[in-house]
Amino acid sequence: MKIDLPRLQKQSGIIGTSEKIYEVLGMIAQVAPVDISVLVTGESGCGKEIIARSIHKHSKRSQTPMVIVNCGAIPEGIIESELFGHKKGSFTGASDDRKGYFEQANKGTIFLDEIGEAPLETQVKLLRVLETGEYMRVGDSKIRRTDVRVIAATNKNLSDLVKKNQFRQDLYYRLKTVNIHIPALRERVEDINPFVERFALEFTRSNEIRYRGFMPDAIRVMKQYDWPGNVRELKNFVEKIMVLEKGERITADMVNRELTDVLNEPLMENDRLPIAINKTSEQAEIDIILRQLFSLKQDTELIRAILSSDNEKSFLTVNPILPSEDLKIIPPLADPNMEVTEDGQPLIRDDAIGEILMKDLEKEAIIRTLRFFNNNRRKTARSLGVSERTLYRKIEDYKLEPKIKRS
Amino acid sequence: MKIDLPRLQKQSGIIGTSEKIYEVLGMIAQVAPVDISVLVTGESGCGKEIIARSIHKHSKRSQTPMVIVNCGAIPEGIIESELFGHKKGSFTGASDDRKGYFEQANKGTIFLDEIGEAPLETQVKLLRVLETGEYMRVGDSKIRRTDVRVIAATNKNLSDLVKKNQFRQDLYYRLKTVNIHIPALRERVEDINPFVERFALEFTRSNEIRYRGFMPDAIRVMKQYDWPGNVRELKNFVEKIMVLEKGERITADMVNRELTDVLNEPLMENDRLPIAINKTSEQAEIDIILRQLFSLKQDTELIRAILSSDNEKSFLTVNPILPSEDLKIIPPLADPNMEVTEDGQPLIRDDAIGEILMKDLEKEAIIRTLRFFNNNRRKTARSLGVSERTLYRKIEDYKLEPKIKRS
DNA sequence: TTAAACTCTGCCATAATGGCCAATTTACTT
DNA sequence: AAGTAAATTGGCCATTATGGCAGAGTTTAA
Repeated sequence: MKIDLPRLQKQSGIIGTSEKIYEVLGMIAQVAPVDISVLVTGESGCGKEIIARSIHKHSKRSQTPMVIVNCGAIPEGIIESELFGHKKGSFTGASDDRKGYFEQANKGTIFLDEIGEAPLETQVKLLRVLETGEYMRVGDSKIRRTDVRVIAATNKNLSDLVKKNQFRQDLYYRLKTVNIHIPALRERVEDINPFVERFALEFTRSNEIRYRGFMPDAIRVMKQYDWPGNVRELKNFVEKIMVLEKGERITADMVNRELTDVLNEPLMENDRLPIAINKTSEQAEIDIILRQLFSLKQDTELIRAILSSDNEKSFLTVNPILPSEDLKIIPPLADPNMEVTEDGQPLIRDDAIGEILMKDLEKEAIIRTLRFFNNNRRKTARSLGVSERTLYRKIEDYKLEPKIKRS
Repeated sequence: MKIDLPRLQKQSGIIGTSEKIYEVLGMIAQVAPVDISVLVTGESGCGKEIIARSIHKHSKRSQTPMVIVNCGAIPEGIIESELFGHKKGSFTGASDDRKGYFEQANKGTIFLDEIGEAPLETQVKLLRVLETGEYMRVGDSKIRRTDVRVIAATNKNLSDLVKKNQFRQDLYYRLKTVNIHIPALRERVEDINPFVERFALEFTRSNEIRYRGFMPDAIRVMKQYDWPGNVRELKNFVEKIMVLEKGERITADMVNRELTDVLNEPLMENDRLPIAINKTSEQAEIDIILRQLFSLKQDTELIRAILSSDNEKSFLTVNPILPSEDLKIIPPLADPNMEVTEDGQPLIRDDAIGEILMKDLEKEAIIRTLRFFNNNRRKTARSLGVSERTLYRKIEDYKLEPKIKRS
């Protein structure tokens, strides 16, 4: 299978014209079709996930799920349960065990981001599933198999971690069978031009901001900056400067001013750390615990309400377990109808706006939701909020049947 | 029972023609049919598990379970629970205690990989079960019995550990009643040929990779390499070089280049060092809490399911323990047949599928297309393929006016 | 300044939706 | 293998939504 690099670049959303990024694209083209583990390295903010998605997309597994796991965000105590699932306890009547991510990704791809954060005990198990596809759910001794392609990523130097006994050498060798290293932005400054154009254009499309371009000397200044946060930092910077300079043409002075502000801010140590919160790992875990306790309390109170009353089904007044400012509760939004466009994450691709008919959206939503539900018409109708009867009609009217592959 | 060595080799998947590997095969043939403990030693990546499986397969217990336990992967706090089971606590409704691996392996074989990692307290209990078959579940005083053959493995020098008081001498002597030592790959370089052929062939079978063989001088270079990761490392190397060299005939230059990359990373002794798993008591407590939380979560889900099947009430929300942004499951890609845009990209964000109403899509499409056209209703209607009249109505019906900022 | 484009809403004929139902098939459990 | 729940499918009818049209008024751009 021969992959056309410009097409791959376009489909992946990987921006850049530098030699280094072309090397990365070449590597992707080479390894994507082959079932082999890939280790993606590069500084924070370089786009490791984009690379992983691109590999999956051009792999033989592109029609199967991809599961993305951030190992650095999962507390040690439950990471193995999450990855491998666990055996249901001895609760009477328990009919289902819990599937882990490796099971959910069967036949597909699993992306293990921040793999350097995985606990050592977990690394042993990862090695095994990598080599043989075998794993066991926590608390179970039955050997299960999964057929998963593993792409791992880290912004750390794993061989350093190996030296410090923080990462297993055997797993390291296994993961780095193929290594794709993403160059830092400062190593490919010529890519700043297309990035800036892209970010600016996207920003204007979704906001009331005019874009009149950057002066060439402004771009030059930006090319001399270090960009420790890489592409992510550049994106934030472009958006910020567009807002602050109110749609004017961006000059070198403006850029200097804003970058000076950046440089005058003390670089926080945690900018370089994989944990992007100002809390210890334990504190973060405690937060999770409290949040979940709160959620459980809600559930149990609702269950009690069901059991104790027949007709009053309004939601109960919830008493927080702990009044704590560290416990972030997202309050219900005032108008659920506005939720979709208010949470900051659009549903529709930016560059589709102004190009597509409502009909097209509708068709795609139907097809893909049907696939999502394994062609279950009832579930699809419910999910989309249309009547089942209508769904049947639309499938017929739009002649969608051939596009919905039966599972 | 006389065992035919070539047959045993074929059935076991043990590769090699060297004298040393024939010795290992001979040992297996000798001890497999006898109910006696075996200690398998050898460097990491040598294939200790394959040996253990082979022993089980040719033993009298081959028709009974084999339980594989990696002692290095189980946290100290729960290893005894895992191995010996525990008496179920005060959980209401729990009808069964928890079986450990020794109980599950009754009448069969238990493979204790990385036995050198077992805590000293656990070693005492292992010794007892090895000698008498007796054990007790954690929290219970009832003596139970199991009839299990134990095969243990380690990549460590256990006698060194004994000297350092990190391994019990009595257990050591018990385990090494019979010792099968697997030679490192560098001690049997003549086996590299069949390994390479085998790995290459397997790899071509499952991937679109041509295999044109290795040049003899390439094999010679490989035979001079140390292979600290042993067979496992060789396998990875073969696969990698086949991918990177694109199905060409592999030359010594190619091999040198790839091995140079490996050699430039300092060889570490960490395979030989104890893996430090130091947890604070607080961390252990958090682990326990998280596990119990997990269990509670499952219980409430079950209760909810029971109630739902009775009452069709689905207003409970089940929150994953982890923030959802740490786990992404990407549905399979959209059908390439659906060429909505010129590059075949779906219009709707993947993770929106199955989550949103058609209404939501509609609303967002209207809002964002209106913005795109600077609030021009006529152009928006035309673009979306709906009548202008309808657009006005939808803006009113959905109360979208405040969301459409006038320019 | 002026013509074209756009905004906005009432009205009416037609199209689409949702609810309901029943026969049939499929999926799941024991 | 049997039983049962869930899902599929499409007819029918009342209700709701859409599109076309028109006209009065406003805004835009040349």
